[in-house]
Amino acid sequence: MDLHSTILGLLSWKPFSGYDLKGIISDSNLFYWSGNNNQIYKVLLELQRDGLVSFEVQQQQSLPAKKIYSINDQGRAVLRQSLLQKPQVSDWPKSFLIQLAWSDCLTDDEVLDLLNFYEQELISHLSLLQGEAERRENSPHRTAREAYLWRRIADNFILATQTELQWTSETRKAISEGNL
Amino acid sequence: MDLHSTILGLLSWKPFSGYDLKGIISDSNLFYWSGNNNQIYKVLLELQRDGLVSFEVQQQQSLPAKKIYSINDQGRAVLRQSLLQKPQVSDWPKSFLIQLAWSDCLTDDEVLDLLNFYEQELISHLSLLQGEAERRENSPHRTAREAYLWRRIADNFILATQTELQWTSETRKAISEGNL
DNA sequence: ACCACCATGTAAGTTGTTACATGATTTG
DNA sequence: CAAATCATGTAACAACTTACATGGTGGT
Repeated sequence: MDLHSTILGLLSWKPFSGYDLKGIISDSNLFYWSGNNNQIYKVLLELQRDGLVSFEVQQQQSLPAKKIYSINDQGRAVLRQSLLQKPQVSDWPKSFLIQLAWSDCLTDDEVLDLLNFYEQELISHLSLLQGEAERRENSPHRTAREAYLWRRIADNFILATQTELQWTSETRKAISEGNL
Repeated sequence: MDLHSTILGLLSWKPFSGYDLKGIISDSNLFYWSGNNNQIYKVLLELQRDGLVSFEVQQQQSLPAKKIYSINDQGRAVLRQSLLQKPQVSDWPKSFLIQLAWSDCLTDDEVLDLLNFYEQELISHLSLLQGEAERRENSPHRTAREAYLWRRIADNFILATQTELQWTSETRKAISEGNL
């Protein structure tokens, strides 16, 4: 699942402009790309060149014109293929763990400060995720199954963060109490 | 925590050749880079140019010579700074969730196949992680704290995978039973 | 004979990031 | 009057990947 498929997926939900996509991608936890202009506009041009999407220019009074991109049948077919790829487990960068791995360079207090800070970050991240999950404005609900899966996706982030939080607080307690 | 810091960290454990580092990095879950030659040898040259590491050539009979890299005090100082960076929560890419997000393009059976496959992948990944955690050869244990933290790091991967597995099997059950 | 391992490195390409450029409009 | 928002795009750079090049050794 790369940015091409991500954008095709979003367009399979509804038509968007490049600017819309940029906002959605950079705001969401799920679509993790930075949402920088360069890539999104480039990918849209490529998708159009490959005949998977098309756009209509929508003029606006007192605002710049938009290019509203829509997916076509060929785009939907390509998307379908990428959705059917064998899913693989992705163990990805947990840079905090690398920090802890070389903690022999740090004092006990410095390690505890790191753990405390990370714990606080997780707590505020968690409440952010929970807030988003309750609001739930920007998710598609074309079928009951889709609505259910989008709830489950939000839950996945929350569960992962809760697990990480519990791990962190246990680790912090063990370090601070010297129970190694 | 980028590749530079990762390599400095490994060298702060013990001296390694580029080839050693390549093996360690590509084998480990923690150091997630692909461990391709190009980057590792390039980073080693940069670290040496910046005066953070040095190397000795070690001749071997019937095998090519090695460059054994060692970290110096300046390197340790730079590493320390990067270890003291404020840790940030990384919501890393879960491409499987993006696949599920656009499942409206797929049939119920196709979604179930994906969930089943992913579940099996997680199960085998989990037993791999657990096996590694039991063997535990390649971890430093200069202090009790370091040994403890390396155990906890391994636990972190296991816990995260268990959480993901439970989430997946619950989701699969709900979809297969139609409890949306 | 062929493949994998050891060991270093380079070339060519893709992908991703930050920052810039333009220019009207709205908000503080 | 500075700033953020809307909207498109480009330039320059950094990071990462795959594949190639060399060449001896050891296993099947």
